[in-house]
Amino acid sequence: MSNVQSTSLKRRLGPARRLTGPRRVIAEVVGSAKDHPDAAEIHRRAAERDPQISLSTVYRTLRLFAEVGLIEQHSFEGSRTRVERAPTAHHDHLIDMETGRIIEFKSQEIEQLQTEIAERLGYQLTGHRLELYGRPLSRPKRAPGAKPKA
Amino acid sequence: MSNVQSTSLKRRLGPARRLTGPRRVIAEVVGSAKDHPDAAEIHRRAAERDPQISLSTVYRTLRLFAEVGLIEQHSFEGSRTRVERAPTAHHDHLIDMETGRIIEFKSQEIEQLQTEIAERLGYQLTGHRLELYGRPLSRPKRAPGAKPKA
DNA sequence: TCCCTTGTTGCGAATAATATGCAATAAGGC
DNA sequence: GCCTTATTGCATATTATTCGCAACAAGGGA
Repeated sequence: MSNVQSTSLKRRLGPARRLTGPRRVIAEVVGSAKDHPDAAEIHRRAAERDPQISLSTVYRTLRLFAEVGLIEQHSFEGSRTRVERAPTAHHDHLIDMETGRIIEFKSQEIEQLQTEIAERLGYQLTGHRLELYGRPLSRPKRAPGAKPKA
Repeated sequence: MSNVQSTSLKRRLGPARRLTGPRRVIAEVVGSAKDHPDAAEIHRRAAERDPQISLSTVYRTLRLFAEVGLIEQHSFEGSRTRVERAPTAHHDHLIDMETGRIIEFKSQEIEQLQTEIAERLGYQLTGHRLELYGRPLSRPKRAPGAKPKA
């Protein structure tokens, strides 16, 4: 049952906002996505469950979800705005230029340097965007079970 | 004289491309811009010199200039795609959220970390985007009378 | 449970930014 | 100067996202 999810979703929305069918569906779609879908893709997936959900509603709902902190929206170079469910811990992205796959990473050092740079320039850092674009090294796949060299 | 500039522009364009009036004008506009104008602004400035240059031509020309490495195009959050003439040395940007001003900076440490992270994830870094968003710490109020040099 | 208020939806049309088809024009090699 | 053909200007198309509005439905109250 999605009772627990609906409950927290409702809490997120607050008293002035209603927990509607479309919102429930869209929340499930973004909540269960393993990738970073765009609005059109979310609409497609939502339509599988309820074909009459409109694209406008998807856009409106995504904006709402972003406002209440349920998701984050990113616009990477060359592609439409993509969505991911609100990360528990901040991270940045590396985009695989060959497959379009998005890999998450974090670097405390870079975060620290960003803050320092901003301060040195006389600014308080309020946000940032860091994206790496790359293509896979022609390193062969790891044998199953083999641990990566950290 | 803009002979020297026209010459290098012509070289940049190569033999198959023509050095036309509009291109000359747009090249001068972006070449002399101290800020990071968007297409519409470039069109405005170009129109001061030649009012019949069309916006389409501005877009086409900017794309061309980017292809031949004459300029770089950036799309910062919340604003249209902006242009800067090709930097001699790579740098990233800090966007002043209060004024919209763009400040350039560079950090060899961050660049280094980016490469390391990409490699650790199995990628060769082919590009990146780093933008800092912030607001001024304390008004670096200039003493009255002390004007910045134009 | 039914009602009533009002937030929400679906639809189509509206924007905003950028791209494109095409006939007219103009570089620039000869 | 001429001729080929890249380039332009104009209007129109695209793409991604938003908005207006009448119909609808969530959910607190009687």
